[in-house]
Amino acid sequence: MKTLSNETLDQVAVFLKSMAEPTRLRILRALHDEEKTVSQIMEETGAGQSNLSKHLAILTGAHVVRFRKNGTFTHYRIADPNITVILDTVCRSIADRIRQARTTLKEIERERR
Amino acid sequence: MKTLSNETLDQVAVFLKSMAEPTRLRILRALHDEEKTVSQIMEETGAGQSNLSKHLAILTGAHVVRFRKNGTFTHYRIADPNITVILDTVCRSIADRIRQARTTLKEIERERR
DNA sequence: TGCATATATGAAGATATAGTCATATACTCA
DNA sequence: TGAGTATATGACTATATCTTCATATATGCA
Repeated sequence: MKTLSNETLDQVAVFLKSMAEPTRLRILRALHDEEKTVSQIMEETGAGQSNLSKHLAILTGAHVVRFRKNGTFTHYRIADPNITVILDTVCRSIADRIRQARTTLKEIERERR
Repeated sequence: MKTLSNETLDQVAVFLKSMAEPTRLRILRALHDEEKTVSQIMEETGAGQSNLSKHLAILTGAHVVRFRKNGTFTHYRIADPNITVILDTVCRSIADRIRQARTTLKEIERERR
């Protein structure tokens, strides 16, 4: 990262921003291992149809997901395995943090007794 | 990621959002391998003092950086190696993408001649 | 060809956020 | 103790963004 230009960091910001929203993260969770249609993603995320469409446009623009059309259906999928690796790395890190925070809290509570 | 709750994804969003801004990425680039004072970070990033202070507060709140005080100086550093791993992974991915896009463009231009 | 379904887009409103300016706070030192 | 320096914070403005509602577009099928 130290060698990256400001322009490249701007692209990194766009990329990260595309995933830095709870609704879009739910979309990516739904798409984690397989492609799905807009309707399926709606069901799994609970997002409204037009809201979902806008978020999918953002993720597509950032090359996080891509799509193919089949009749009236549009099938979305994670754009490439790199994205999945990044998502898994970040999510594991945060999940570990939360778990560790809970453990610490329990230990503090135990010490009080 | 598939097993994560909505609450955890909300935390992931906060974490990603904290880094999804060009100014904060410049801060993280400055801090990549070593701790630095606010003044040093100002010099390296070009950010205004109060703007920098606010961004450092966001990064601290998201546990991306942490600090120690030494007299009037506040020394900031990346909070833990996990953060560096994530940053490097994401930056490498985007840099590769940009490099690949440039290569493709050159090949297209060669074919036109 | 018209209806039904799936999806994309424009407009509007509410909320979030980045940067600047001014000021407050903390610390050091002569 | 006051001046100087480093840093944090409040207030304000402009811009970005999320969600909803209404509507447009694309496709398939009877």
